[in-house]
Amino acid sequence: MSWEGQTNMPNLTDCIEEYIKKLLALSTERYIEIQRRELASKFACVPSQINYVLERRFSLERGYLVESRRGGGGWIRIYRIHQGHVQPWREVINSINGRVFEPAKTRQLLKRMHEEKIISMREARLLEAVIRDRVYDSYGMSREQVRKLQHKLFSEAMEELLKVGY
Amino acid sequence: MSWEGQTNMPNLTDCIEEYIKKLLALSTERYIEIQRRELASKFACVPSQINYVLERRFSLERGYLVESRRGGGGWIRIYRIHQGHVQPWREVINSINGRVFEPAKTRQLLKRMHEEKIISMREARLLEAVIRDRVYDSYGMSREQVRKLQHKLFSEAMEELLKVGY
DNA sequence: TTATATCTGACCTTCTCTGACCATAATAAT
DNA sequence: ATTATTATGGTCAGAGAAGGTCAGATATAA
Repeated sequence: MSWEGQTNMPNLTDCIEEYIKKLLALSTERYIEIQRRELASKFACVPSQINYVLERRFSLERGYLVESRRGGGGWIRIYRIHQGHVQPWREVINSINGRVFEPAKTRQLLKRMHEEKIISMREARLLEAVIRDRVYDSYGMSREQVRKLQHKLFSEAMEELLKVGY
Repeated sequence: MSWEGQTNMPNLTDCIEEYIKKLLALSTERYIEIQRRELASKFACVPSQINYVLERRFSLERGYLVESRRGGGGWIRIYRIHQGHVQPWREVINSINGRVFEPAKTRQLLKRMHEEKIISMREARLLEAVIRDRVYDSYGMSREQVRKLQHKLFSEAMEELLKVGY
């Protein structure tokens, strides 16, 4: 499988990501196995670049699981998590609110969910509007109450999406 | 100078705007992709000039949507947005103004908007969740305040959809 | 003149990529 | 068996390569 000569290949990370995703698509297994050193040499980069790609593009949040073993004959396995595509997101959403709801972090989350095609751009913008601080002015709520209500509305609305699926 | 009286001397912003619009016209995609640095150097200006043009001439209000990514191999994507037959609905929604917000009637409206393909089913459900009475319990708001806030949230969220178009 | 629009430059944030150094497993040597 | 060597993969700090923001200077319009 060649990657050289492709046009519109902006950077190494994108190339490697695409390559791995092709492998996964072609594989009949639930996972693929690579060798870090080998892959790095295929793309003419330092081995740690592979770790970077795995961290950025094949994280749990993005629906992948990575296992590895060091030493002679070591390997890296990359699983695609098919089942329950949305369940991990439920967990991320729950974990994001420690004690108090944080709109800024939630906006980041929405961005990522859109990148991952879990929600559409319109849905992301809609949810952003729902957690916009300005909207909650002048209803006699304390800061704390606003955060709680934002969280409640966000959770209820998001659950609606996760429940239905695409 | 003689040319001053002839016609408005186009400024940098106009030139860049025109250039981008040509690219969009020639593109077969729904969007075009540029590099800020590269475009700036083509027009011999500072990169932030590009941001200025995008902000002024390619805003949502004008029917464009801009996405970007930083870092090595970064890019800026400019989408042309189609706002179809959305204005009448905006007016319907505004006409809710003045009176007391009525969740039941609004649910009807959502249903119709979905039938008319103005919004998706997921979006309708999302908005339904936002105006669900139960959600607003126990935040120390009066009935009247809840209605006002529901209305506010609904309008803001819906406007987000109408603004973007499909 | 005053208000608005344009343009620049300094500084910031995010994403990518490398290289030095660390940890672990298999294998060879003792 | 124990130890040394070799072959993997992991981590982290820092350089580099984009794009973003904002205050202020300059130009244009009212």
